[in-house]
Amino acid sequence: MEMTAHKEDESRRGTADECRSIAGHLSWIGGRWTLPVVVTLGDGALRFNQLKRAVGGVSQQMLTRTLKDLERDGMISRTVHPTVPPQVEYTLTELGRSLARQGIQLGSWVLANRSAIEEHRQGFDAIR
Amino acid sequence: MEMTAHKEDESRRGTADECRSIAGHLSWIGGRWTLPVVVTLGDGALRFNQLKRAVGGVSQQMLTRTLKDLERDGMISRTVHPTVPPQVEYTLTELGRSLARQGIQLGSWVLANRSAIEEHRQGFDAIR
DNA sequence: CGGCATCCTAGCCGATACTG
DNA sequence: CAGTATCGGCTAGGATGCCG
Repeated sequence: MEMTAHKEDESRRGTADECRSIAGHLSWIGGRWTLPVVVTLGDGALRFNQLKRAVGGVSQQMLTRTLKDLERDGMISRTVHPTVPPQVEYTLTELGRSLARQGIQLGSWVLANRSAIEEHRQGFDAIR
Repeated sequence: MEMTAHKEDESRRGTADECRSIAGHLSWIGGRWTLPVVVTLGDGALRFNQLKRAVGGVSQQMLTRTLKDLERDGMISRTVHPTVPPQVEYTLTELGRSLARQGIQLGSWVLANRSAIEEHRQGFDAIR
């Protein structure tokens, strides 16, 4: 496949090839609450409503979904304490902690550059 | 607001606070083609259709949109060569290059961990 | 308290056709 | 070649209500 290759296109792949194939997983990370939740849990275990308050702005529905997906992917572990009232604790797994590190890094980048982005955006909108 | 604070919740913020506020920008990065395009351009300038082929699987509509957004945010610069037929070259700005580096890093992480994720996912699905 | 089920909306994203 | 315009599907995400 793709043997029709114009050399000018073919000769310049590299990192692109890798990143293209993982686009699916990337959009997963881009989920509205995935990184906020993971990073929040990076500070330590939390119960459901604690987590909800700590993240801020998330509906309980979305928090439930996000947590379930994260558990499914092995990022967090869920511990039920059979007390009254019931308590459920969420903790990051080792895999989750490594994701949290990535999230913080990405967050730092956005934080460092968002003013620049905002500027460009306004300059662009002014013209258009 | 929020002066009702239970101390157990309040005392454990840190990195979370930062990341919460940038959730919006994060979902922007999570756009289906944002990172693939940026990373692809990381290897050098490309014209529209070259870029389309290099990224692979992107419709020209989505490429146009993604490029416009990226230009708006100051990640790429657009150069029109008034030739026949017209040629338009896209290049990363300095800001864009720094984003590309982030993208590659994130991509590497996914690449390194996706097998682990897949495993957990199957184990989880088996039980449920 | 924690969490599912249901309904609903906004926007992302894609395929197609048309313009300069 | 490099777009714009239009249509429509899909689904992420939010509001609400009920259950254990």
